[in-house]
Amino acid sequence: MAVKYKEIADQLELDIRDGKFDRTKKLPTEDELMKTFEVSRNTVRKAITQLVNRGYIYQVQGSGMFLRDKSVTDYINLGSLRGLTKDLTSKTIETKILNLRVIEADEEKAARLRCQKGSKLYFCKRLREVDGEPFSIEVSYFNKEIVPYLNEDIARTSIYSYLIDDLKLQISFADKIVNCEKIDEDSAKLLNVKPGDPTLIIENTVCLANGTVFELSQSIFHYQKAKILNRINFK
Amino acid sequence: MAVKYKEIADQLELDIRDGKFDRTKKLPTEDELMKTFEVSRNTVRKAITQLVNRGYIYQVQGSGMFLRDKSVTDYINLGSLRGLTKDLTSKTIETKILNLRVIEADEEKAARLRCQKGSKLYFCKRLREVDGEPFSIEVSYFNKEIVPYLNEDIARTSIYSYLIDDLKLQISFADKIVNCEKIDEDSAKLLNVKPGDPTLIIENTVCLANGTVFELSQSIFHYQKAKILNRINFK
DNA sequence: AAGTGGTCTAGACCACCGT
DNA sequence: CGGTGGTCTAGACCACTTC
Repeated sequence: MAVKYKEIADQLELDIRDGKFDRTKKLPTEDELMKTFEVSRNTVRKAITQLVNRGYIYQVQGSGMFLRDKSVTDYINLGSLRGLTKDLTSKTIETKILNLRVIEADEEKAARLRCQKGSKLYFCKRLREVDGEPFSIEVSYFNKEIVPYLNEDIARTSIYSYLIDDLKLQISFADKIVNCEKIDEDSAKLLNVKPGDPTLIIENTVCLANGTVFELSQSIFHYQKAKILNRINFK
Repeated sequence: MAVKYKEIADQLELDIRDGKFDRTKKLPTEDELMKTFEVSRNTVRKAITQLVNRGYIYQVQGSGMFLRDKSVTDYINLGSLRGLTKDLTSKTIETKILNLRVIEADEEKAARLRCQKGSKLYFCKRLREVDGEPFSIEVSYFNKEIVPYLNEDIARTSIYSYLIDDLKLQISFADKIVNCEKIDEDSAKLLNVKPGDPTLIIENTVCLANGTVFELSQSIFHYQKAKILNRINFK
């Protein structure tokens, strides 16, 4: 990491998740944190801002920094990219690869991925099962220029861990579009619902730190099993 | 406003929306902004952070600050509290009050609003129409301790403008839960869809700067007309 | 009045991008 | 290499809460 404010934020996140501040529902003051971590006030405040943005705490001028109510687990977190494995911690998750191959970008994909028509893309279709029952179908397209290699092993465990930890990609921002439709026949079969039942859909366009689009994805969720949580801050 | 970094952020937001940087898709450098606004670098950077969080720009170290692709209009913005009127700018929006009265909190509402059972609440049920067609049903509960007065006029135009501009409430953070269900018969009639059709649902718990919960709401959307957009950043 | 967070400044040095 | 953003420090003053 090597960046102080992130290290401090990560440490405090662990402490919060450990319940270290549950008794008081309050964090140490900025002054105390400055002493504990031996950094300047600005650095403490930058760390704190991370925790606010991650949805853990809120600040009250003149009073202190307080824990937000714990979010119920088992919600899909729209504000993170950590994936199902990290969101649904109390569940067992299995992934089945339905399809994984290299394709060429058609006009529509090329436009959305901002690459040339005919560029090589990884196409990956997966079925995610939670506690042994079908939960979602995820279809992803990766620009092969940026993700030069992918295999079933990686796709079965965690593509994102591979991208971040192994390929060292710096994921920076994303557009997520959520809506809801009647499910088609094929997807219904896979998710074990009736054709025409509702389905929750998230479309995702993900960019690297330099602004390049590197992934498009569409996730189709079982409407009775999936709930999305989004924690937001204004200021 | 009286706060420099917010004023700068607001000014730059206007400039961006005006297309002032469309030619280059790039913002002035931090140095230039420091000179333009006559503030320190930290203040410029704080303003910039606002624009990043609002989803307008991304920063590339060593290179500059760039515009993100314009988000399609007519999406519901999950990351703002500005309400339909501000999200669907190209549409005409009408609001019909289905019900507005003071009720007493039952056990469940009291728990969720963190108030006493029996506390007075404003209950408000509205039908929102976009371009003359039913779009959503919004049911809200406001703690009357915090929102002491509400009438049909206010509920028909914008409750949030009233809360922020008139009551000077400082809204600080919110939990939003999104899911999708089969619509019930009553709602189906109002939204002009068939019972059992899909419907997109957002449940919202909104808190003030001091941490108090002051609103619960549930919005039920027409599944073919509503799309939610969420722009997120990692760093 | 004391405690605590919010804003702002000035300056230093580092890391990355492009030429 | 120069230009540009990223991190960090030290210190001042303000605004709000709590007692």
